[in-house]
Amino acid sequence: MGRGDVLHQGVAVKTSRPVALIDGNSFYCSCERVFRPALVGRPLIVLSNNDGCAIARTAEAKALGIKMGQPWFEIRHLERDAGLVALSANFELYADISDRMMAIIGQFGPDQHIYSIDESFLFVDGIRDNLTDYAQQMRARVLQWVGIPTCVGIGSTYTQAKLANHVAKKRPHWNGVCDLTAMPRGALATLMREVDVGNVWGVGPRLAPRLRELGIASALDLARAAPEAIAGEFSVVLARTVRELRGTPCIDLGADTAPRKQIMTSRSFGRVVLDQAELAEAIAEFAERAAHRLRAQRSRAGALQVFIRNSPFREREAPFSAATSIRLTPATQDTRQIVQAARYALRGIFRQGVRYAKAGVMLFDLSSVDVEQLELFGADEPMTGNGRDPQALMQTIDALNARFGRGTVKLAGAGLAQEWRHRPERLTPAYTTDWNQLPIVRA
DNA sequence: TCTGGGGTCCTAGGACCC
DNA sequence: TCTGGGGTCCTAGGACCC
Repeated sequence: MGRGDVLHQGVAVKTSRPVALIDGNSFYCSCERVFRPALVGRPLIVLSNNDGCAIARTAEAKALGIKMGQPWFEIRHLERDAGLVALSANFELYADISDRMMAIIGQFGPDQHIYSIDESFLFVDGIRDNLTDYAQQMRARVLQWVGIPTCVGIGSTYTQAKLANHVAKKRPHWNGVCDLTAMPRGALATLMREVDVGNVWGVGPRLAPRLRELGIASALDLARAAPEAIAGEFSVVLARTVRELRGTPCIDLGADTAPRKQIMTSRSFGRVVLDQAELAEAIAEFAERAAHRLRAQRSRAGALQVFIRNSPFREREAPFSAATSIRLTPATQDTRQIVQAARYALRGIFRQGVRYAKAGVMLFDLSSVDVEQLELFGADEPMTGNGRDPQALMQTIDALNARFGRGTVKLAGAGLAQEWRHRPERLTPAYTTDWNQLPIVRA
C-alpha cells in the first residue's frame, strides 16, 4: 500500500481524488482532418488494417448509420450516395499526434495516466480553479496546438470519469466537459438513470443483457446493486465497477512504464494463402516484428505461440483454427531463435488444403534482460564482449532499422515479395514523421 | 450407501478494453 | 468477392503434491 491508500472492507483502495478523462473525438478521423481541413464537416471513416472495416467514424458518418467495426463492403456505396470519405489507417500519423496531445495534457497536472492512443486520465486534485473551467482550458490548448477536438469527464473514480466523458460527448449542452464531482446527489442520480448500463465502462455486450434481465438497466441501477450480490452472480470485476460507480476507487491501472506481459503480431492476409512456404514467410515476418518489439522493452520471451486460421466468415468452409505453443529455453530475445521456433511450431499445425486467412505469433512468459538468467544445465557462458555476443547483432540490426527505416535489414526468411500482405489503398502521407512527406505550405 | 482434505501451479477460455 | 490488431484480468478445472 502506498501513501493515500486506506483499508476498505479488507481491500486496499486508493482514497478518492477527482480524476479527469480526456480523449480525442473520433480520434483517427480528427488526425486526418488536421492535414486535410476540407474533410471537416464531411462524413469520414478510417478503415482497419486490411481496409476491412470502419474503426473510427466522425459524427457525420455515424449519422449515416455506420456502425463501429462495420465491414467496408457493406457501406462502400455511401461513397457515391452520400459523399462518404474512407481512408486507410495511418497509425504512424496517429501515434505521433497522440504523443503531442499527451504531452500537452501532461502540462495540466503531474499525475497523468495514458490509457490508450487517444485517452488519458489526469488527477485534478489541488486545482484552485473551477474544474470545468480548467478542463475547458485543456481542451482549448489541445485544439489550438495540435488541432484535435476533445471531451473531458471528471469523477471521483476512473469509472465515474469514463461515465462523465460519455455524457460530455453525447449531450451537446455540456459543451464538451462534464464534472460529476460538482453535481448535487439528486442531479447525479438523474444523470446516471439516463445512461444505459451497456455504456458503463466494464459492461460489455455479454454482461449488459444479463444485467437487464435482472432489472438492472441503467448506470444508476448498477450503482445501487449490492456489490456482494454482483460478485456472486457475475464476478469480482463487475463488483468493482459497482463500487467505482458509487465513488470508491477500486481499479489500479498500474504504471505506464510497466513492460507488456505478452507481445502479439498478427495480420489478416490480403488474399487467401494456401501454400505452406508462403505461410512460413508470413510467420517469419510476424516473429521478426514481435522479437523487435520484445527487445524494445528489454525483455526475453520464455515461450511462443503460433496460430493459423481460415476465415470465420466463409460459410462454405469448415472453420479451421490451430495453435501451438513451445517453450524457448533459455528465454531469448534473438530474432533468429524466435523465427526458427515459430517455423518449427508452424510445421506441427499446418494442414494442407485450408484456405488460410490469418496467422499470428505471440510471445509470452516475458522476463527482463536486466536480470541475467542462465540455463541450469546448459553450457551457457555469460555474454560478455568477446565479439560473439548475439545481442550485439540484434542491437546493430535494430539500430540500422531505426535509422534507415523499418525493414532495411531483415532475415531472408520473411520473403521479399510478400504477396500475402495487404496493401492499403487509401493511405494518407506520414505528414509529421517523414521528411519526404511533410506537407508543403505555400505562403 | 459410504469413496479425504487441503494446497499449488498451469492452462484454456471468457469477459472486458481501445 | 469483401469482415482489425492489439492488450488486460479473472475463473474453472485438471494435474499433482502431501
